[in-house]
Amino acid sequence: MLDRTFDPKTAEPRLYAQWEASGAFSPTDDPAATPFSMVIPPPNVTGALHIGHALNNTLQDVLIRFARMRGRAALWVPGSDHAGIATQMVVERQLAAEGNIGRRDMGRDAFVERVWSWKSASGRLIAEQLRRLGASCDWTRERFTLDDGLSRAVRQVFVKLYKEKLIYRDKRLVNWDPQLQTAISDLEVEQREIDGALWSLAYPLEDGSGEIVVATTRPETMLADTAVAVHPSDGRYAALVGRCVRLPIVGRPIPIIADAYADPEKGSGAVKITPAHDFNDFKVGQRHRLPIINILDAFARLNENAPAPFRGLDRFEARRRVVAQFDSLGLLRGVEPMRHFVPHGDRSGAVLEPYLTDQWWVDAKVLAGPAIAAVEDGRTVFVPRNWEKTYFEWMRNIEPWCISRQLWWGHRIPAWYGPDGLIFVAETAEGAAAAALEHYGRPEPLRQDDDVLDTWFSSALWPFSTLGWPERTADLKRFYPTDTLVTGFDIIFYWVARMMMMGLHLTGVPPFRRVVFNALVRDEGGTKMSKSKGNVLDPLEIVDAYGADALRFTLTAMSGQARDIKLSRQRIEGYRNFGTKLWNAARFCQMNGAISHADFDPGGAAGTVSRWIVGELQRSSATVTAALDACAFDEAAGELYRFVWNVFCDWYLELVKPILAGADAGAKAETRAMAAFVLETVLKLLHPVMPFLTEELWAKTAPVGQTRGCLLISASWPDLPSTWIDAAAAEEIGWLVALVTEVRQTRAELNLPPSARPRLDLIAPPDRVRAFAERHHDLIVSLARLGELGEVGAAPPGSVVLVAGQTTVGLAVAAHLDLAGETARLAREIATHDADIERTQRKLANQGFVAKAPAEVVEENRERLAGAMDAKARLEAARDRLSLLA
RNA sequence: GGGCGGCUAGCUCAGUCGGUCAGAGCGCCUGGUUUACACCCAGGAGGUCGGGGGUUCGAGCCCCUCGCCGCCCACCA
Repeated sequence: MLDRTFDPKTAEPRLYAQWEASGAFSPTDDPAATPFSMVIPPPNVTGALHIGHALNNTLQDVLIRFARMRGRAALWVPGSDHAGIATQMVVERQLAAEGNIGRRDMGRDAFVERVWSWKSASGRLIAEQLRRLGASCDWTRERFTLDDGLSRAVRQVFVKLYKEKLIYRDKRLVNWDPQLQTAISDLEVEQREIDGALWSLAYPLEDGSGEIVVATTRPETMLADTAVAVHPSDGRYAALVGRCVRLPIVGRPIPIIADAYADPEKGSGAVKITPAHDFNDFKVGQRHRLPIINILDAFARLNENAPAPFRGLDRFEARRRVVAQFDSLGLLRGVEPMRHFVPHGDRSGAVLEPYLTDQWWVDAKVLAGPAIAAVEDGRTVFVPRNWEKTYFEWMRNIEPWCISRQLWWGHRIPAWYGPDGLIFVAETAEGAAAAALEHYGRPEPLRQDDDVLDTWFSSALWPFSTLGWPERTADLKRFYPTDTLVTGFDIIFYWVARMMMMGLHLTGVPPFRRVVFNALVRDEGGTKMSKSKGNVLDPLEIVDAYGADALRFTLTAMSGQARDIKLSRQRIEGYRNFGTKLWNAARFCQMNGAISHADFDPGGAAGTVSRWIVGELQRSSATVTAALDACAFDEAAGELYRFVWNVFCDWYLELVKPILAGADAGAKAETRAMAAFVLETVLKLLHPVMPFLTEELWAKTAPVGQTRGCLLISASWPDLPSTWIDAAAAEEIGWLVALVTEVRQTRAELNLPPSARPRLDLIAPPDRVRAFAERHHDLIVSLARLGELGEVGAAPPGSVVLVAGQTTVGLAVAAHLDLAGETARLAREIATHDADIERTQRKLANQGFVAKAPAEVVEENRERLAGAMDAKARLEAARDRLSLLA
């Protein structure tokens, strides 16, 4: 016999091992099976599983298990991302903590080796955690963005795009992170609002005839100013255009130029131009061929281009000194505190500097075209749809993508430089050497580019590189393009857009047919979970406390939320209880010999309760199937919860108790088989969401002395015919449920003690209802806790009258009847009907409604009115009789 | 500045095509040794659907507008 509860701690590892050993995680070889494939959003190797991963991977696992059970050749490719910056930071921090020498002292090769050894030691953590969650990915196909195959793919793509001039090298301003010592892309810039100040600085005219005032939040950059700009139509300064100011401190004369970039509304209307340290100024500088003076080094200290006293100073110290100098020169025209947004590196948190360097770029504009078209024409569909707008907006305004990073951990850029600086791009050093030999006519020493590629460059190839591209592997042919990508909307630009661009450019087809965006998980207060805030719910801790199924069901049930999920322990506990409920239902079935029979035909059942439940089951399974097909995970979970608890447990199992305890052997046998069938079907339907508990029950509820033919993970998905829905049985059981509920409500209102067994009489019932009552006599008596169930022509004195649907009954409660209370109860009931009658009557009296509303809606309201008036009349009759008693 | 969400019961949220849509779970209250389950059972209270206007026979639902809250993008000399 089953224990009282499921024990996830011991069962989960055992079941997972069984699945993995069975080979169920790999797609079937059956050539007739239609492929269904997904690639995991590769977690960072540095990462530990957080609740966002848990959500994302639960949804993927639901989909892959669903597909597998439907007979698809289901493949879910797992893997992880080398996460350049993040990983390098982790290892550097570790070196520092251990008191080791730093990365630069260590040298590149030793450092990279150190990262690899860290990766092999710690990089398996997240894969283990995914297993604990129950993720059924194909571990035999696990990939890493820096493994040999993927590295080859990266190099080949780089070379191809370079040859197509879609990758190029260019010197321009980038977002420079002075702490990490690398360029980063626009996307990695985070605007943070900080307290700063706006300083007004006076620049004297060269001839001493006056001054021009400019305002800035970064006074130190004035050391690199090469112009002052005013708007061409700004009358205040028209006379000054073309003349020069002498830059204070520096002493350099710089021109006053006219450019529309200057906004007459802002500040003084004149703006300082620093081409080397401001993106907008850079463009102005290009228009006017201004010199570009870079005064910062890679650490954002002032370099040799700054006046001697400033050299070597940190930028913020330089700022203070520049301001002080202006002040002492009498040229500081004002300072006002200002809260403003300043760009920070999202990883380091350092204030970024626009910095002039040579970097590698991808011409994203060209690649974006086909990627936009694929979503426009529906070859790739976003779920929910509204993310398409965000995608289009970004893609249509896309800027060149800076792909080089001054890091050591990552794919080294396959470009080599000759002695004269000429670039040779090739997949290998030998290839580059050969090209150089051809060019120079003799061997020349080549130096490989020191930089590595942005991590997202390799991630962009993930859907096909993991399947073996550029080789034309069997997997690639069978599983590419993939079916569904499940990911967070926070990486729609970083990742989804770039996979679309690369996938289309390199393979000609979009890498997935559907992209499902899952919500963001937050804590109960709605703030993003983060370690620094200490509000992290550790998924593994939850799994330990409640089991993986409880966490999975919770996340699935809450996944419909538009943008974020607020998670609470209470909620998880509730769904753990749901699992226990099902467990105990199975326990009940087992105790009552409800065991499945292969030759049982559920559609041919004779008993009313059987015919009813099998129809409910059909409807429910169709709802769940449709919901999962549409990725409406929350709907699927909600329907399963409702059916299992509110239909199967609350009513069906209660309804069959008398049959199972009764003497009718035929009915008993049929009911046992039906209960087992419903349970078994529920296990299948619930398996994608709660795989562990259902798998355990599947094994434990096998026919006595037998084992199941296969694991539940490999069982086939229920496909029940709609002909199983029996309208007559549904009506009959619906009547019974309404009647029992009505009696229970009345008992509670009258404060009838549970021990009271009143008599219930049908009052002049129609033949059909009489037949229902006769058929379910014992059930009604037990469920409503009655003494007797009979029939009378009119309500006897001392009874209260109830109306359940079309049926009026008298409940004999004389001994407990509180006349005043009962009168009040009836009055309330009547008032409810009155309100309904009035509303419906008003509607039907409205000419417009009758004329314009669809006929069926009008008819529906007529019936509603008739029903309400009928019920009211019967309740009034009861009230009148009651007043006679008084 | 541009865009996207959200505002429905004490809390967290569903609500599809405008017509039993005023719902669920949790919490709360009342009652319960019902032989599967107290991780349970039965019952209950609680909402002017953010405000205002409009369209419609009919509006949480569509349109306009205002107000908060959150996020994304761009930018602020």
